[in-house]
Order: sequence, then structure tokens, then C-alpha cells
Amino acid sequence: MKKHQVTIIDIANKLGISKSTVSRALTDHPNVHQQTRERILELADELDYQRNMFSVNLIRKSTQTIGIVVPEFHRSFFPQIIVEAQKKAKEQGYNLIIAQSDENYETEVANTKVMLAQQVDGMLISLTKETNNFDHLRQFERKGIPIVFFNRVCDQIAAPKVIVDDYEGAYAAVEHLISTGKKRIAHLSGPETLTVCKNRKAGYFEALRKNNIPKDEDLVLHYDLNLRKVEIYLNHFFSMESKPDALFCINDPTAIEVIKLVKAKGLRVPEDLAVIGFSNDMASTIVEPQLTTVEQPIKEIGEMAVTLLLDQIKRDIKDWKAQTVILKTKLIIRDSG
Amino acid sequence: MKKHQVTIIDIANKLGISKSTVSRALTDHPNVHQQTRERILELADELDYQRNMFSVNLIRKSTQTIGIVVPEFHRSFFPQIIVEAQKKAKEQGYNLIIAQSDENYETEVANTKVMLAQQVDGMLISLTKETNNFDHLRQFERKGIPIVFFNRVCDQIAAPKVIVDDYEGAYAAVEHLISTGKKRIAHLSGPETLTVCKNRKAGYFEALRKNNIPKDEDLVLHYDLNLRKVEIYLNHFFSMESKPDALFCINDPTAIEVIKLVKAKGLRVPEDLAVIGFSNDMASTIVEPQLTTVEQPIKEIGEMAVTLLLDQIKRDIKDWKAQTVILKTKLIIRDSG
DNA sequence: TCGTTTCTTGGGAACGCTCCCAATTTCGGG
DNA sequence: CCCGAAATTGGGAGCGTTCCCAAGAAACGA
Repeated sequence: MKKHQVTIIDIANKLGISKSTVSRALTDHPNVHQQTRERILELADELDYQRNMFSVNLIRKSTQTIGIVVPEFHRSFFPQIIVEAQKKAKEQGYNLIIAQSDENYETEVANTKVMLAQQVDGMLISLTKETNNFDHLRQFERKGIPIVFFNRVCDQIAAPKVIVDDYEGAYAAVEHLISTGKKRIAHLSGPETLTVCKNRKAGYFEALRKNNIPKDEDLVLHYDLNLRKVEIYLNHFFSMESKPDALFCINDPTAIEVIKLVKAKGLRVPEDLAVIGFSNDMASTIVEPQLTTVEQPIKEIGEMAVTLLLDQIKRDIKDWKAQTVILKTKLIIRDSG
Repeated sequence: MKKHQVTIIDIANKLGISKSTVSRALTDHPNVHQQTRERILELADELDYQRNMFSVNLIRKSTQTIGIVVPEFHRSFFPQIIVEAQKKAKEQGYNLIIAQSDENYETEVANTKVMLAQQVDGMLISLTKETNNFDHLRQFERKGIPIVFFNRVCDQIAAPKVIVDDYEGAYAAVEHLISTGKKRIAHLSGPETLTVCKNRKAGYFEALRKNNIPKDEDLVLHYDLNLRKVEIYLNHFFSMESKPDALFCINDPTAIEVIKLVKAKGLRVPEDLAVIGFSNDMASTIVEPQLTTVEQPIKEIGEMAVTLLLDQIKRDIKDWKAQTVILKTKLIIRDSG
């Protein structure tokens, strides 16, 4: 059963002084006699006093809290980013409220409402694969609560974005595939609507172009990131008269699934099909052969997102230019391609 | 820049009525004329009114929020539990605040302070491997804020616990190993202080005893869950004059690491060393051979923990008996053992 | 010694909301 | 048409803080 909360008035009464003085002592305000301060601090400690943040926030209108909304928790990617973001935020005296949307648009909307209700000072968000209506984010604009996008961004809202050079990363991956002698390189991409997917595809095409490999739209397939469907697409590739000899996948789980399926067919990776993923998830060193993949700088993404957000929160400049930070990726060559 | 927040007074003034009426309309109180209510709701919508939860909570002294503190985010285990807990909590009208402690005692203490500061109505917690001082949890007792432990529990605090039948799970795993003809079954456990580890070890011993396999303490090693150290312990096992032919590991990441190392030595799993893990992490179907492991009922754990917590929050009974819910595990036999 | 500056303290408004109580309006039955 | 009950509304206290302002105490130079 919840007990009566100890308030500064309780302390003031017990000490026979005013709540103002208690408040001052508790907030390290200079204008308190040293002796008084000590008595107050001591009693507060003894009574297990805990400042009621609601009343504080009610006055301050700032919660020293930022929110982070991520689309899913299945890959290690987002949890890892959260860990980094949390560290950085704490460093600056901010708490982090976490929510995950289960790749579901409605849940994302609900999550942003929670953030609003919790009166976060700002929000980091990475969109679900379904999100293509942004009204729930416009609320933040209207209320003047800063947002920073990361990873899954959106162009329709003017807010800073932290992304990775997907184009370059894909380019490097495909170029590597070419350098190992692969001639027919396919690409299994995610939902066409996602910017990440668009950019990786563009990098893929560019690498082919630069190396004078004719573009073949048939070699590019899009899917909804539901791993169970990978088999369908892989079978399609294998059923082509001129089969691909390499496959650049939109992310690591997809690549890993592909490797499993290829091996189940009795074929070899990378000899029969070279496979490259994207992100360097933890699982990528577990598959056999170990996955060649494009590493994303997790730590930097998390930290940068928080930094940009706090920048916005702290400064009061109105005509603020939304910047996009593009972080470098790194090709990690292992055994799958 | 943060804009002025729209308040019920703004609405009241614009409509020439009192804030009381506005408040009533906005909280679905019956005593408001239908017409008035409509005007208010309409204007509120138009002005993008958002109820200030601080003032509400300040009055209510309840936040409709529960916290969850987990030791880490590296395995898929905790993120998955969070997803389930969040669903269940939302179902009951509660928000979930998430924090992860990085397997670090100080961070855990800080996290619980955050929960206190956010005035959560209750907290779910799974302890770090380092935690053996529980003062930060006693605060919750003193303040009458309910706690529910899950997975990594603690006996020193009287609070409901949701755990899995580790003993049974381990027993089944080892028994299976024996049934496949393994004679010298080793166990690589985690920190001796963790109850989970104790129980799994007990199940391991019991399975051996029941099958008349002499107990050999040398076959049991404890480590700090830092995967880089797995190699040391595995080498130790291999250096024994009478090498083990099977290894029951404390969790899946450990088992997977073992499999990798065994294969790197040119040995075969399960022929040279059968390996079994615990938890059925996502990665367990990625390793080769696929990992035999003891599945934990993630969904049930998350849901049960929330249920027990809300039970406590809602009821006002003082002399409440702390119950421990033990969920069943399930041995999933794959190829590693 | 006194006036003036500097410390230290207390009082009270304010934050945005809910909720109790009293005032006002509406309405139906006699 | 009047009266009491029911419906609707307004006023104001209070939730636990912070912060401004003023008052009182102490200190200090002349």
C-alpha cells in the first residue's frame, strides 16, 4: 500500500521553518545558512524524502526527459542504439523513455502519444516499415517539441536526421562482390517506400554501372522484411534461366536466412551464391560461413541522434535549419561473399 | 521553440465558461450539457489541446505507469520480454518505462532512482549479475511501491517473483544428453550467486544422480558471462585427462560460442562434444549445428510479471503474501546435442 | 552609535488540473 | 403557476514545488 509521500512541508514543519528555505536547501540554492542546510539535508535523508517531479515539471515545463521510438526489437540493432543513446543522454542529465512499435503504424502513433503525454522535451524516432502518414509527427512540430529521425527517416518532416551512408555502403558491398569475380549480382531489398532501401538500391546500381555490368531490373526484388517470405524470393532467383551468383541483401537477418536456405538446397556459400548483408548484427559471426556485411556505426548513430536533439532542445533559435548527418559505414569482409 | 501549452483555461476563456466545466467535458464527467460538451471537445481538438499529465498526476498520485529494469539488451531474451510486458500493460491502461542496466550494479541503482523519480506505480526488475546489495530496492518497500522480480530474482526482498523451472529444464537437458549416450557431461555455469545458475546446476546434478553417473565437481565451471572468456574454460575442459563428451551451458550465447570454438579446433558437434544451451534465443537456429536448448516461455513471463504487478498495485491488502510463479520450460531438441 | 549593505528567511502566487460545494438554471408535476 | 428536484455551471481549495519579493537579522564601515 502506497504510503504518504514526504513533502518539503513535512520537513519544514518538523524543523519549524518555512518550505521556501527547505526548497532552497534541497536545490542547492546559495541563500541558505550552512547550519540550516545541514539540518534540512539530514532530516530529508532520514525521512527518505523524494522530490515530487510532477510539481517540479509542472513549473519548469521541462522534464529533462527524451523519448526514443524504434520500429522493432528483433534485430540487435535498435537495442544497441538505445543503449548508446541512453548513455549519452544520461551524461547530459536527461532520462530516456523507450518505446517500440512492433513494425506497426498504429502502435507507433500510440507511442508518440505516450511521449507527448509524458511531456518529453524531445524525441528520437525511427519509423516502422508501414508508416507513410506523418500527422502524428506534425503534432510535435506544432507544439514545438523537437524530433530527430534516425535510420528510418522521413523527408516530409523538417527535422534533423541521422543516417548512414547507405549508398556508399551498398556500393562498397557490390563492388567487393564484383572484385571477387561475381558477374550476376542480385539484390533482395525491403519495402520500396523506405529511404534506406532506396539508397542501398541506388548504391547497388551505381556499383554495377561503374563496372560496366548491365542493369537488370529482374535481379532486384523487394519484400516486406517478413523472414518467412525470403524463401519465395530466393526460389524465384534460382528459377531464373540465368541464375545470379551473388546476392546483396537489405539486412543481416535476410542474409542469414538466405544462407540457411542455400545450404538447405545443398548449395555452397559463397561458391554457388555469395551473400552480403547490412548492419553487422551480432548474429553475423554466428552463421556459417560468417557473413560479409556492411557495418553501421551504432555508437555514433545513437550518440549523434541524442546530440542533435539536445542541441535543438537547448537552443531557442526559431529559424533552425534541419541538418542531415550521414555517418560512414564499413565493409566487413568475412566468408560469405 | 516550445510553444505556449494550451490549457483548459484557454479553452474556458475562449468559450466564456468556467474551467470546471471544461475539465468535466474533457474527462467524460456526466454533469455537462451535451451541447456544451460538444463545443468544448471541438475547440479542444482545434487547438490541439493536450492534457498536462503532471498536474493530473500531482493530484492523482498515480501515474498509470510501470517501470521495467533489465540487466542487458544483448540477448534477444529481455527485449522480447519487454515487448510482451508492454502489450499486457497497455491492455490494462498502463504505460511502460524501460531501462537497461548494462550488467552494472551502479547503473541498476541509477535506473531504480529514475523509476522512483518518474513515480512509477510499480516496477518489474531483473537484476544484474553483480547485484548483491539490495538497499535500492528496499526504498520501494518503504514507499509502498510494489515490485515484481523476474528471471534474475532475489530472495532477500519479499516480493512476487516470476521464474522458470530452471531445475526441471536443466534436468531435462542433461537427461537428454544421457539418453543419447553421453557419459561425461560437463556444465559451464554463470556467476554462482545467481539463483538461476544455482537451480540449473542442481537440475544438472540431479539428472546425473538419477542416472547413476558419479558426481564430478571438476566438470562444473563458473564464469562471469563475458563471452570472451569461454575459450579459457573450454580449453580447460579439453585439457582434462578424461575429457567431457557433452557440455550443458548456462545460456545460448555461451553454447553458441562453445560451438564456434569447438569447430575452430577441427572437432565436431555433437560427436566430439554435444552442446546444449538455455533460453532458445533467436540465434540458436542460426548456428550450425542448430542448437539444442531449453526454451523459456517468454510471452508468459512478460505477461505474468505484469499481471502480478498490477494485482499488487490495484489491491490495497497490507498483509500480502509474496508468491513465486514458476513457469514450465520445454526442451527443444535440434542438432547440437 | 547609526545607516547601509549583505545574509537569511518567510509569505504567497503560480504551474494546470480535479473535485467538492454552492449557486444557478431547467423542468415536470401538482 | 409555483415549488422542489434534477441538471448544469461556477468558484475555489489543493496537489508539491519553485521563485519572486519583502521583511528581518547580522555585519560592517564611518
